[in-house]
Amino acid sequence: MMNRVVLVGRLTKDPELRYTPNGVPVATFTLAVNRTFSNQQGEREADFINCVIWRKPAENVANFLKKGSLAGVDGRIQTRNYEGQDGKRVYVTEVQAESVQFLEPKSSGGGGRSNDSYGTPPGEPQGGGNPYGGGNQNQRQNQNQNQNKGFTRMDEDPFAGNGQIDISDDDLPF
Amino acid sequence: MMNRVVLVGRLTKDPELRYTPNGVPVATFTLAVNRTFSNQQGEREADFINCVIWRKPAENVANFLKKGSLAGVDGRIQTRNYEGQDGKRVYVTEVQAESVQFLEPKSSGGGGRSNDSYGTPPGEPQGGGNPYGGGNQNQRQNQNQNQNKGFTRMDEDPFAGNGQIDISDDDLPF
Amino acid sequence: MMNRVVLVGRLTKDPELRYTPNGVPVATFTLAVNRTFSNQQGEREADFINCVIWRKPAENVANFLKKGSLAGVDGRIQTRNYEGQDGKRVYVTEVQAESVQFLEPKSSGGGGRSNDSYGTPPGEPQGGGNPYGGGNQNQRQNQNQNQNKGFTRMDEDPFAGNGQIDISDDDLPF
Amino acid sequence: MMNRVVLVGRLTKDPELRYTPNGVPVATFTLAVNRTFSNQQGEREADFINCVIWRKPAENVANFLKKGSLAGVDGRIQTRNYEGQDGKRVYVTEVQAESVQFLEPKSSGGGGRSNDSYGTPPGEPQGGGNPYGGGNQNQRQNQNQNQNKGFTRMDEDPFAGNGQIDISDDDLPF
DNA sequence: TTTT
DNA sequence: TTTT
Repeated sequence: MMNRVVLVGRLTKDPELRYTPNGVPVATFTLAVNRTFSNQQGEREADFINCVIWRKPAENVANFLKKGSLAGVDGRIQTRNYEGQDGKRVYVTEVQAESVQFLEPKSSGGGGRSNDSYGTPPGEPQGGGNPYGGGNQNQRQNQNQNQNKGFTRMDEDPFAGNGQIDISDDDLPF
Repeated sequence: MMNRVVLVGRLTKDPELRYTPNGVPVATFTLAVNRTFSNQQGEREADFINCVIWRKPAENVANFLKKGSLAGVDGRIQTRNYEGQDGKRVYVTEVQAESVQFLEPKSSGGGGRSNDSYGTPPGEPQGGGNPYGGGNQNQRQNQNQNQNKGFTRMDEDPFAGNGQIDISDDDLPF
Repeated sequence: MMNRVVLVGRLTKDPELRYTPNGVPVATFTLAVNRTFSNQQGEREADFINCVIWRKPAENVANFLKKGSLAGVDGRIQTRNYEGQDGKRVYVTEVQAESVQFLEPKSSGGGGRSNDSYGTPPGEPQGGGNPYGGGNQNQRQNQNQNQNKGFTRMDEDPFAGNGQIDISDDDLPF
Repeated sequence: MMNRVVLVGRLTKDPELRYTPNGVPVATFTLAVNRTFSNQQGEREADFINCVIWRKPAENVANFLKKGSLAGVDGRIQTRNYEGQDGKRVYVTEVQAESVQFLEPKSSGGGGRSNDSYGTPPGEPQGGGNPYGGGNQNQRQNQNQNQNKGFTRMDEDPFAGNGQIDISDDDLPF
């Protein structure tokens, strides 16, 4: 069993940083990867690939990447599913990043000098979890949590508007 | 822009072989890739990754792989979306295989001796397309098409039960 | 900066297991990966790729793989160089495996049930080092070390007959 | 059998462009890929990985990349060996690039607008060959060839100073 | 025999 | 200096 993904593309918007109730950082972002070929209409399309990264590197991603940034991702494909608002099962495929590489030339005026960001330790499972929770969780607690951490909680799922609302303990990558 | 995926896993069921109205073969299958780490309940989960392959290798896949077969995939992540039956946009992420490797020891009694299957020529776009069509196509024509080709048309989307029904000209990988 | 390699192939001979003076296990093996295309003479050649794995997974490799075994490797390319016996610099390119996957169907009579082998933890550098040492080290000490560990020390470099003899403290992957 | 490499790094010098006697372009370059971890001395080392690309993309590489350029490579590891000047067999491991991605921000004043470079078509073997020839070929013919093509022939192997001098018909990637 |  |  092998599962390896390498991507280079640009962020479609600023990364979202959240924290699990236990305070573990998790960042999500979508990478637009332009295809290397054109479709029948002669247009060069792109793939929009949802990515997740945990822990310290999640904070680095939030600090150093923004909409339009060129970034590389080394990780694994993970799938999960949850029950949508309409009771239908929703299937999600996303990339769990083990490392994120900042490929943007360091902004001349900026402070950033770290140049890449490593994810969950291998050996230790770097695995998955749902950074948005099952859609049915009590969000009160996290809301506080989030406020304590000084970042704004999202009410929209950054990925695909699928109505998921929160992250939970089960999202811990182990 | 880079986009590369390598997977090794087992087919969750027999591959589905279809043909576009123009007679281009396309096979779809789902690979179960066991994770290398356990979750908090100590269970080793799997990821279920939808894969698509076009042309001659699609027929090889249909001929040589079946439910449970161990296979390797080298390809790209592609995303697409379509309007679901309920009018909601459905987002799909799947792997466009450029090659599929048969890792099962050759069945002693079998005929197969080819050992791997190459996808769309690089250089030529190996690109995407929706092997199930946009969900709104007229399926009469393909049904005939399919009968001509001597294989049974599916009425269920093999991937995620998303109500898509058919493949169309637009699915051609170029 | 990104560096990712995924291989599936067969061991050209039994893996070599050694230990650093500090007792860290390191296994080396060569993977024969058949090419998917034929040369101008119509022959299908192979690439012979030297691989290194450290620590516990090194012992798993030594226990579960042998000449001819089908295995998958996920890792990084590393390069190093040393002074050959003739005073010329020798350049070496090899794959540092982070995980090795055993793809051989479990031998019916055998004992093996573990099915893959994980390398150095990411986050922690899984990095390089020379599993054979610089060619100039005192080998007395290691010989004892090795005897303590109950395996036979090699006097030949399994890779490229390059006259390197031993592994040293500097080989520790961190 | 699978063999996939993805690299992002910087060119250690300008790429070398040559032509086979049949006029097929081949470019070689070395990518410095900084490691993501530090060694025991606390230094962050790099791997220096030799890459080869054929045909039209070889010319793109020669036109758009230079020493220090950030580039991505998607390809395969290939190995070959030849008899060195001292009669000893020399083993070479290099990456046959199928595509090279130019990750440098487009130089404001420059002409380049193509943004990546695709190698030999898959399906067709994109395979190997020795971009420097076997070391024993008659170089007269190529010299003319090269002059016809309007580029300067190298007398030094850019990779490893291994005394190889020329490229031949056998290098054609099919 | 190395890149920023 | 190679595997099935």
